[in-house]
Amino acid sequence: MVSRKRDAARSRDRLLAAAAAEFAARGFAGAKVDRIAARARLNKAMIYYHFGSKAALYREVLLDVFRTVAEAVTTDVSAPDAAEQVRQFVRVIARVVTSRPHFGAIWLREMAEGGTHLEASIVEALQRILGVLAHIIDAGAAAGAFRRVHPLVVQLGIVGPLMIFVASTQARGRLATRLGPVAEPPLEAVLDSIEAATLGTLAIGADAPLPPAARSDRRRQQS
Amino acid sequence: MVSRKRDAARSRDRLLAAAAAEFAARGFAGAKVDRIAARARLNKAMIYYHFGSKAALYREVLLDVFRTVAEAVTTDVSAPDAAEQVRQFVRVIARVVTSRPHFGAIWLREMAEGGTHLEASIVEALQRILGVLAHIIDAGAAAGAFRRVHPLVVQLGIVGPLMIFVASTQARGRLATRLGPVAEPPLEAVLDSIEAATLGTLAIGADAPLPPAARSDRRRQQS
DNA sequence: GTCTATATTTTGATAGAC
DNA sequence: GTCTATCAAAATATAGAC
Repeated sequence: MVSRKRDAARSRDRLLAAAAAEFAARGFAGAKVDRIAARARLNKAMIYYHFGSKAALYREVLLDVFRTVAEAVTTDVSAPDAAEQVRQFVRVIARVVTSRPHFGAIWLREMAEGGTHLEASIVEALQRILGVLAHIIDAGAAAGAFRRVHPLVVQLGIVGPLMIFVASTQARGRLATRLGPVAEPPLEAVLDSIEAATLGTLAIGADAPLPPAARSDRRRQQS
Repeated sequence: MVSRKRDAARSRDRLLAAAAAEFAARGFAGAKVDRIAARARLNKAMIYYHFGSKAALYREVLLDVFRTVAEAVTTDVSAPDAAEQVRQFVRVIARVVTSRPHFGAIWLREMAEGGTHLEASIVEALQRILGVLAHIIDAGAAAGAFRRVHPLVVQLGIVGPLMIFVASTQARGRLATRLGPVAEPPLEAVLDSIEAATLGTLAIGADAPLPPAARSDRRRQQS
């Protein structure tokens, strides 16, 4: 009985993993239930047994993506310092996204999809992610370290580059020969850049568009 | 004769526009030739008459997207000052992307697609875009104003937030009620933030700031 | 829980009249 | 150049045996 149940759970999990890969690579419509089943070394009927429909399976995958990220940022961002919290926020999302290679593409695709598949629980996860960031900005502003920038704007600056970078890994690989001179930057460089950029946006005085020469100075003088 | 030809051209253009909308909203596999034809007030057979296949039509749309952006940045970025060139680069892409509402979603989707549809002419357009940015950074670095950051990293910081913002317009609209407190930031705020963030990344000294205690979370796997 | 058919629809693509 | 009619190949979903 137990081993039966475990096998069943394994099957369900394999289907979820296979589905994530398919949906990431081909999008909702491009993903085929037959292919998902084959990837999971199972039969198509099992998808309907476990999930009921292709759309329901997709929602399950989506929920996993956004809930995992939400979970991670709510538990793993805990530094005392505001700037350090921002760095943690970036790193935590990066960790999740690199350890689950399909998250990036799925995230991007769902944004482009117009939110068609976003049911309540998924929206709630998105809200939690944004809420954590809003809280960080708020606390930083209260402490006089940050400007009050719209959380969604900051979120875009973090998630945008990161998701495109991981989602386009395969595309860049395929183009590596043809794009020649444009060598592949390492993930670390991207993360450093996102951190610097985010903190740059949040830095006090960053909105007053000064002559460029003044800008580099100010960075040192301030604080 | 002339009016015939003009009508035909109009038909072709209508198909292209309709295709862009469909591909943006539903992705390559999700787009249906019947729907594209209907949107263009034409018949499905016209797609095959003008383009030969669904895939060929898609490539045409893709080429239009990337070529248009490449064209814009090569001609409209001309400021004498490096920082100002960066701002122009951002604004020019933003102008193109907001005036052609489907570009964002198509761009994101193609990145996620793994470059499957990226033929030579499209890669060339991408190269040109990246080339312009590389040149700006180069000149800025030579003038002592910028660090030499990897062009692709800078590009990600610009295009990532921007494309997700425009591509997710519909999704955000649909979620506006449920996301409640998170009001909609205007495009201007996003652009200002992208500018500030990009210049922040390029600013001299941006890589060696901040307490080393910061880098606690620094390991993490790569892929 | 898992599999093998099979039913049903959808869809990309073409032939051929006008 | 444009349309109608139609084909052939997928692809989602289900029935039913084990």
